[in-house]
Amino acid sequence: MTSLPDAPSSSPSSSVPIILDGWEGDRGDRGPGGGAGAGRGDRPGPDERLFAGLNPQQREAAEYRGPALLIVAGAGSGKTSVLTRRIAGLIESREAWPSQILAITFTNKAANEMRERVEALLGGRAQGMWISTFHSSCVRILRREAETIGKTASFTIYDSGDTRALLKRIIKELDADTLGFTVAGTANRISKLKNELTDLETHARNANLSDPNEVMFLEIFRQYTRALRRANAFDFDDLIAETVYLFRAFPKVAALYQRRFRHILVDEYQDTNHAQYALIRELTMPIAPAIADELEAQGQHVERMRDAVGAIPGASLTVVGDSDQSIYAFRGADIRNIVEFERDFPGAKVVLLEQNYRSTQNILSAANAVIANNFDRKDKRLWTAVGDGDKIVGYTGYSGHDEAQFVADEIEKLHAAGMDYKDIAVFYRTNAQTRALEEIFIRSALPYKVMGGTKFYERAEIKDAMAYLISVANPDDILALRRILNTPKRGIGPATETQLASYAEDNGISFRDAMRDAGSLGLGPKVTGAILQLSNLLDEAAAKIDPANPAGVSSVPDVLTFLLDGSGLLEVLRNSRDPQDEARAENVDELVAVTREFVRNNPDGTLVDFLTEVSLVAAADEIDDSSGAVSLMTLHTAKGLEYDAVFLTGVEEDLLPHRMSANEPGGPAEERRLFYVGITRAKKRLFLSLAMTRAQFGETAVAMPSRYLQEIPADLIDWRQSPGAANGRGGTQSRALNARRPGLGAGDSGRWNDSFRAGGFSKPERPKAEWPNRVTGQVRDNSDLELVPGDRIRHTDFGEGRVTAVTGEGAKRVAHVQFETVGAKKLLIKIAPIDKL
DNA sequence: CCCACCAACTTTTTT
DNA sequence: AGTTGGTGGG
Repeated sequence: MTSLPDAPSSSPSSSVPIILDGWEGDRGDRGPGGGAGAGRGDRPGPDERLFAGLNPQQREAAEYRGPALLIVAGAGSGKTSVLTRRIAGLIESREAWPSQILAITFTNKAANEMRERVEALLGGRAQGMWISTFHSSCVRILRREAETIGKTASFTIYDSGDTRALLKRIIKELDADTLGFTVAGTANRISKLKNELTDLETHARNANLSDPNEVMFLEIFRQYTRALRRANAFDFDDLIAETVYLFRAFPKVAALYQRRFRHILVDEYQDTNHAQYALIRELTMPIAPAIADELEAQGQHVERMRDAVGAIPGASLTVVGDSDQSIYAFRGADIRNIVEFERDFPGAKVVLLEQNYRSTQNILSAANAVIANNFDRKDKRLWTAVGDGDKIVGYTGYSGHDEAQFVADEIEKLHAAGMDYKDIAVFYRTNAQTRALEEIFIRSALPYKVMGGTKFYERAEIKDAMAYLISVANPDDILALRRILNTPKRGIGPATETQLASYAEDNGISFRDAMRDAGSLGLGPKVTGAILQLSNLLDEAAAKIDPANPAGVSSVPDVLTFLLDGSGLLEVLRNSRDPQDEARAENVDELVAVTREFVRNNPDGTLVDFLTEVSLVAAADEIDDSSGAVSLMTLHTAKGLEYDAVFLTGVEEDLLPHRMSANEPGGPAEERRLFYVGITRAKKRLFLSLAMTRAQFGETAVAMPSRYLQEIPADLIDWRQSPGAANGRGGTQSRALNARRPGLGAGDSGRWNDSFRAGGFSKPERPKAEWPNRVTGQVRDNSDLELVPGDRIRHTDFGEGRVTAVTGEGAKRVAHVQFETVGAKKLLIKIAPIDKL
């Protein structure tokens, strides 16, 4: 830890930097150099301290100066080190002020990490630097410039759930479902259009109006757009697209940012979509002499930046990416952005980083072999100097639960051998796969944390509480108002809601004003009173955060508590007899704690800042490195992370590659990249597992080994139980890797089967009859079971064993048991299927 | 307007 | 399997 007397080291680097700051730290043209055009000559000599430890390619990437630089960074090649040193070098050498740097990362977590590392390199001098995600950066710009495009700075950000809710209303109102419109499909289509920067009018012009389907879609799109505008809201895709439109429509506004950001760095460039690409293009555009004149007339310091003809040259652009890790095509990511970078930015310098500092050679060889099957790629081979390491371990379970048990057992072995839980991760393709894993992990008393999935902020009770806050911050947000109108129940049903809406429509007032005027609607006294009470509550809360309030502005937790008390939301949950409501009340309490934490990290943070932060949290942001738990996540969430040991589960056909990807062009290749990303997260140990049968929709379906398994040289995998060996249950299907599968000729597949058999596998350790799907459906409560070391017990799956120790308290009491047949296990006493003998 | 019961659908990945 | 949405009686 560096400690400088002048550095406010208490800076909340762990929180997302979203405060609407001024242009502090920006010293305009008195700044060092002009950015891109600055020559090397007037720069102090290279700082050996900064670049120590970099290999020649890394160093070149960190030190190169020019208008455009593409760093092709293979997995684990130290690109974050390069980026942070590049930024630190620019500042250290006084080529740029911190405020002239814009660094875009994929997640907030990556942004925070980068900020911390830059600060560590510079001893804290990173104030004014923008290091954030595309979405966070755009929100900052849009809030600043909201009035220019007819919004207010307190606009709401609609997440995909909000978008779906809104579309559902519209589709229902238009009876569009009879034409085959689904919420998901429509949302997807609109999202695609926005990512392609096709706005409503453009799309309407090109639409085929003789197709009733097209006409209906246009109508939905139109109503959706209008609803967003009226609600003073943007959806996720708008954040990027609207910023681009803003820059294109208002060159003077664009010039402010073009002038400010002289060095733009973009991480994970292979996953940018067209809108993000366009945004980068706008930001790196030179400023025309006439606009520069205007900036100067406004008192902006620009004269030292201008070139011979009076223009301000475009910012310098650095992008980092690896087309082999492009896994977001489904979201509009366009691999061409990185493949055609040299064409888009003529004169661009390209640096390749191929040395891997993360994984063992065995892991890298497997990764290289897999990705080599994607044909239209630049060949690139990762290598490492650390040696072969352990073999990859493979396992084929009889069921998803058996597979999960294998994972749990191996994790315990690793832990016993000294590996921290937090250095272990379990990956899967779909969130649904967490169920079996969680059931087994809970039973095994294995500490774990699920990243993403059903997120905290997606829970109904949290969305309810948030809707109260949103209604206060943005009274135009009808979606939020509708949500809280009858939550908790206060007798305001759909009929009343419709009356309020049409009253607002008829009188040309907002829904919120209609609520204030509920007395003139001629509703029953009880309903009228309920509406007015809610309306007053919101008004009082709004007064509490009004900057003009002489009593001062209340903090976010105070406003939230006020709303929770006034609405009775929390009280209703507490008094409910539904046992799940207890947990919901705890979640709401947790939200209050979150707001407290927010205020601690952002003393000047406003309610809008808080809402922004919440809207933009990603699955990967939740990862807390200090927690001593195993991390469970999807392969997508895993991107950019690394772990000592990685378990890649469900390596089966229809799961990886996923069934849904089969029809999509480039689907199988993208799924292969996903597999590649998963493999390359592992530093020391890699485990690949699959199951013979997998439960889905309550039915148990037969699963086949993934085609990608064949692509790994057989001698790299040590199969504890190979797909070829673990057949027999039911006997109708061959488990072997050459089992009939579309798209694979029978000719070459026997070889694979043989190699798996030759690869050696031990006999199944346990009698299979004990296994199939016995885990679910057993509700037990052993809270009263008293166990002491020495007791003998019987477990429904593991047989008999002796208790060696008991740890933990209350509901979390854990028995350490030495079983006769399966060895040592840890069991959560409360729910383990055990009996004392 | 509220609640209880039954039918249908879910699961691809996410800022 | 579990949740969500629709329907019908109170």
